[in-house]
Amino acid sequence: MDLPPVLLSPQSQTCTHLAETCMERERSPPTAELGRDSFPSGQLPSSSLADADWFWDEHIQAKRARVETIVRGMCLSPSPVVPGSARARESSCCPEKARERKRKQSLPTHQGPLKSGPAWDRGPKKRGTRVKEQLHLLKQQLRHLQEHVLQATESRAPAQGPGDTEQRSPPRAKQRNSFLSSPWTVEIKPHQSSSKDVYGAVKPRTAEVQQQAEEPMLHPSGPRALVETLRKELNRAVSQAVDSVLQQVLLDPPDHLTRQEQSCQGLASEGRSQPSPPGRSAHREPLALATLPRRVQPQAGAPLGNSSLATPLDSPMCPVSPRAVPKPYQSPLANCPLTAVPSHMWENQILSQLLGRGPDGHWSGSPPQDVSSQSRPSPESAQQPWVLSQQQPALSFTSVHLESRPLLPPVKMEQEGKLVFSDALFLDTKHIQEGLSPGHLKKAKLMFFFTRYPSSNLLKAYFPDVQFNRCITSQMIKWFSNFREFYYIQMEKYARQAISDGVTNPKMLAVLRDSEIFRVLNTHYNKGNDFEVPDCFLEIATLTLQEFFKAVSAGKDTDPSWKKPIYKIISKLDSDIPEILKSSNYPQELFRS
DNA sequence: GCTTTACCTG
DNA sequence: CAGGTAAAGC
Repeated sequence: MDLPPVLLSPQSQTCTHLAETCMERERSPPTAELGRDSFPSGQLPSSSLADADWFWDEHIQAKRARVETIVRGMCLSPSPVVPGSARARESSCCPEKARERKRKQSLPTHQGPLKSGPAWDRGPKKRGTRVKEQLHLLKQQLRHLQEHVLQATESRAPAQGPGDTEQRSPPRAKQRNSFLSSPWTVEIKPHQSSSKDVYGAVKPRTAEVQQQAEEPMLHPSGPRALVETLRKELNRAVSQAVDSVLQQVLLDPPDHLTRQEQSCQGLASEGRSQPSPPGRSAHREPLALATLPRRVQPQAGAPLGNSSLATPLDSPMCPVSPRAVPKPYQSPLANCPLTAVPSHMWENQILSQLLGRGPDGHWSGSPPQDVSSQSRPSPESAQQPWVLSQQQPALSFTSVHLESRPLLPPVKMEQEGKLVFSDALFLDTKHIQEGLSPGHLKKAKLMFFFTRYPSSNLLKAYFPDVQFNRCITSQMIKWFSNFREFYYIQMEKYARQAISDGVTNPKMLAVLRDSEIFRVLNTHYNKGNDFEVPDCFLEIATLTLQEFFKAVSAGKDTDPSWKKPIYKIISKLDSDIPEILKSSNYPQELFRS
């Protein structure tokens, strides 16, 4: 029930397959493999050299050898890898010629519109991935409710007869606190669940639920019956709420997410927040994002109708940066000029949510041990112990939109002092650095989860403590270029691996948190696991992987610039970066923790 | 011409 | 990851 069977989870196939592939490739002479990929001479760049073909093949070999070297490094590591032996051998003999035939691919430079491209008020995204855990939490809440009801009823039973329904209120209200402003908490209330179910229209179970809700009334026979009634009612209510959550999350993620993000994202929008053209919406995103595998599967008993599954998903992605695609949803606060809000104030707001509201549901609400124990059964978190601490707060619906935010240092978490943190922000922003520190590099890597093609303006905005000059800007842009290089190499590698593994449908490919490719990417960009990789990055990576898969499958990799269309696609999918990353003291915070 | 990018190399 | 180069876009 955890992973859709259709999803390729490379880890399950991992190195055994990889090794096979590698072995085969090692055994087979490169030239044999080049048979398929080698360029028709007609496509070769014109050259007066008689040995042009030879040079070309050498070049292709060199490139292939490089990829293969990396592949081998993956599957054979940590054993010593033949470090580009072929490449070094081949390219050393004719570097000039080889290079001459390369630079055919140039990525779309998104300047101009991209430069102005404010891409803020979209924020971290939480989507269906943790619905399971939310479900667990709901059930847990239900259990508490039931316990409260049971206790209250039994204690009052001798004195009070059936029908004392008011006793439900206190425990329920108490429990609801942990959900805080969750829009779904309303539906926890049994009496509203059937009449106020805003999502009822799409829920096939509504009628059935209403019918069942009347049953208990026919058997009023004592406290036990009342308890049973309450229990059933609560069960149904929670089920309904869960249904609604699932429906909403799976069918219309951006909408409800946006609603949730409005509380803080709009505040932090600086100059980049430009109102998006109202006409555009996520639905118009030209990419076939709906083909992304659904990573959240309904539970066995969850009444998520097949009809909804068949319905094409709305874009499940993070809102794409407006610099490329206008945001589908406009936060009402997005137009608030940031200048009117001191930075420490909105930082404080965010932190208030991080330190107070989100975790509160966990720390001061229901017993912590219960919550944490609820999160453990999730195979996802079980496979990623480091994520656990971040997922606990995320169990609350309220903190859903904080999912992509970095884990705050435990020190700060324990303090619960929002002012302390914001004061620290103020102090650290005064330290303008001339050069780039390892912390900046680390931060840049984390930013890569959200933006693959940051403009220099964006970088300047997110590194307020850096004194930018031409050199620094170039260096930072170079970083991202290197990040992309690694990223695309991995994508190509795993796409080819999937092909060699016999995968035929690109939809079978997905980058999941338990995937080997995820591990590789996470290791590269998030070595210390200081950050929870945002879902939107996984979706981008999945899409990239699929695009590479499709291109290679179609044999487009014989085209010298076959990657260019992929780059173009990916370049349009930059997300907004959580404001917390803009904090100049973010890297320092990471290191302190 | 300057900037940004992909690609290669070490 | 940085240096270098060629190419492409503004």
